[in-house]
Amino acid sequence: MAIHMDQKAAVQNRARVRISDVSQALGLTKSTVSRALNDYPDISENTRNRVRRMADKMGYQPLSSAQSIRTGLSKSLGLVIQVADHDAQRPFLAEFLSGLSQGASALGWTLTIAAADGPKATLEMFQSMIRDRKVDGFILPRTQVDDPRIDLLRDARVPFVLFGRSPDPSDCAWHDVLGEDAMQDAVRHLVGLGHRSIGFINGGMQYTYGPLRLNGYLAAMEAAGLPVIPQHMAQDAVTMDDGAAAAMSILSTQQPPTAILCAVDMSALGVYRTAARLGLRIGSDLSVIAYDGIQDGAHVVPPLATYAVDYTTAGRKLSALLIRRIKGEAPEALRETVQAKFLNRGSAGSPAQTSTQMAQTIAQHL
Amino acid sequence: MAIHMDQKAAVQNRARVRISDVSQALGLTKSTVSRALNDYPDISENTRNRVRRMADKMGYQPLSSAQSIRTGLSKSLGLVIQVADHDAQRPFLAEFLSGLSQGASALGWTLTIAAADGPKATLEMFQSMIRDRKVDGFILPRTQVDDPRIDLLRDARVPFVLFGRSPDPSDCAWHDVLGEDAMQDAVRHLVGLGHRSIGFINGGMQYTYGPLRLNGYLAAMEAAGLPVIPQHMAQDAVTMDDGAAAAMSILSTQQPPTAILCAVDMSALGVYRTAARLGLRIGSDLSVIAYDGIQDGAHVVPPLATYAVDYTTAGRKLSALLIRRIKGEAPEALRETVQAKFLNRGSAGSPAQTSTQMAQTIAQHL
DNA sequence: ACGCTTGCCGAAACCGGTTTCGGTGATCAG
DNA sequence: CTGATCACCGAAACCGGTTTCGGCAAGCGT
Repeated sequence: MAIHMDQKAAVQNRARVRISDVSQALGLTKSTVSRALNDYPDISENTRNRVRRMADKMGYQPLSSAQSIRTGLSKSLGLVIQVADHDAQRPFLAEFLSGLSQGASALGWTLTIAAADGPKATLEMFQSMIRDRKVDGFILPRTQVDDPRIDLLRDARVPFVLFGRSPDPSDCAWHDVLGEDAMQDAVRHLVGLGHRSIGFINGGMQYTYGPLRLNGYLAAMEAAGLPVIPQHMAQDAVTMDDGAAAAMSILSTQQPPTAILCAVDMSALGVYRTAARLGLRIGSDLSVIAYDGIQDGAHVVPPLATYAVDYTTAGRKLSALLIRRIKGEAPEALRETVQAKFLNRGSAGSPAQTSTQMAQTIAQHL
Repeated sequence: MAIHMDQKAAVQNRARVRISDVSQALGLTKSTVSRALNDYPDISENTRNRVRRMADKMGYQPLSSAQSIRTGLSKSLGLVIQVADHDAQRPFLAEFLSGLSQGASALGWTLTIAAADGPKATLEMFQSMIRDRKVDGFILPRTQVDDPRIDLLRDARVPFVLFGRSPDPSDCAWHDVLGEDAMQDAVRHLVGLGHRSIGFINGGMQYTYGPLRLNGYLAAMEAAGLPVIPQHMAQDAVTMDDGAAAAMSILSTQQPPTAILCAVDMSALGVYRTAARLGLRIGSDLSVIAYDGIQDGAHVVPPLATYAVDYTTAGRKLSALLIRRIKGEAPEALRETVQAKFLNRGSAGSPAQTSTQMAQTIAQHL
């Protein structure tokens, strides 16, 4: 134990420079140094600069736990991931985390993550992290239309930022990708290729992206003068199995669509499976465009045309926004949206068969 | 700003109970309470129990940042993920994180994660996290044969725990899955199915699991009296593309093997692709067994037989081990290994063709 | 009966910062 | 020349814990 302490001390001495070291080196008191570094108005311009220079010359970095005890801020961002959601978020979790971490550490903050195995556990996790002052704010991925996390954080008055948008935007800052624009663009693209019948497999309707992407699809269909056929639509498909089932249902109608638009890449991969089973060649017999840009999409045959989201920069932006939010900026000033990037790949082509021909092919394989 | 502070205060008052609250309620001083809770020997059994009961009756939880400043411990575990490695670790990152988080928060600790975009950045990240006392120890995933992270942490005298084992075990605690046993078992299984020629696609040889799994394969081949054919082996295949290329090389030999054992699931998925291109049906013409147990393996056709690793419990164990290590237990006492679980699925069957017949089939498709 | 441990707890210093309060010297109006 | 104001900084309290030090009372041997 004694040895252990000595080792610790050795490491500390080698590395850390305290605020008192800086103040002594300048012949000032530590209170002056502290106020200088925190931009208090009663410190002269001159002194402030001297302190700044000396501080980073000596490599001074305030110990966040020491600051925390007085200020109540831990300089740490929180992320709670729901284990049950893994199927849907697994493909881009790594990029997202990486972006969040980059954005945080670039400004000297850290990222604290926790897992919870359901909505209730998630809320309890929020409570305890707030109570124990583990973090100063939260990133909320997968925003829901009616999101209990938002309610909780709102009346606990804890800063947060959404990856997604919210129907009730009060107190909400966010960074989001305009999925509805992508859906519109996809429909236009398919129409340009000659498709006149386009199905739509949506993702989870409890998430805010669900209704948005649906609206994008509907708007574009109307703008193109194409009829919206309920039998050609499905929703809540977020896994491969979901997508396969939805495709089966859509393609076994009397007049199957020549193209299917998917709100989520994973479900599109399910469409591939069903297409193979029904004897349809993706990209000619049946065109597919999806959304997300997961890695697997580049490896299937033919490669999946998709609207790619840059989850790394999304994470980076979210961290930056949250930090500004914590520092007191108004949420209204902290809302930004970006466009997904279309990756035009082999799964979207001109229709090779008429709908009637397709129906025959499909019937043979059932 | 004033409003902001008031809000903060309100939240704090509602929630937190300080050590002084506990001591007052008992008519003791806070120093006595502190020592009672930390098992100091100079506190009577009686008092200790009274304090304990009152503390958790009042829901007292010490503020870790306040403890940290005196003790130097932050009650936080660190994980640095390398962005470049994502391809290989993406499939189970979510489970792993979830396990780590569970193990940590079960004991009142938190998990701090950071991303780095290369080995050098990783080491720098370690340095800064140590210097700023962000964490008390690290979890090291993907242990390498010659791992610079171990060297750094070893002589910084910072506790760490490996997901994997190390050739130089001094100071090393670990939790690992016995991949070499899985490889042996797989070979035996294939032999039992009638295979006499079994190829092997290994993963990264710079990781400790690489040589281990290779040895497992070699040992089982020797035990079965089967010749080891260099042309039937490949290594450093961790992605689907790697696996596809390796399979192409192995299957285009004059006497291709009737089964291929893969050290990594992802590469096995690549084998599927190559098999399709060469006109081979997986599970009959060519059998495949792999290792990891990723989700995708259950969805391909036929489902991939694999040795599944439970990354969630691995994470949970690692957190628990690391905490014990931080508390001073000897590393030698903190080493545990478990077996992977065989999922016997359709990709492993009896050989339907002889090697010579296969070679003809393959030649036709080239 | 007297000192001497021993067990147990309170008082106070401490960790590394932040924040409040008060005091000094210079400046300026009268 | 004097008194008030202002810019600027030092002194000290504070945050919520931990750790050291010292003292008191009970128990012990002689």
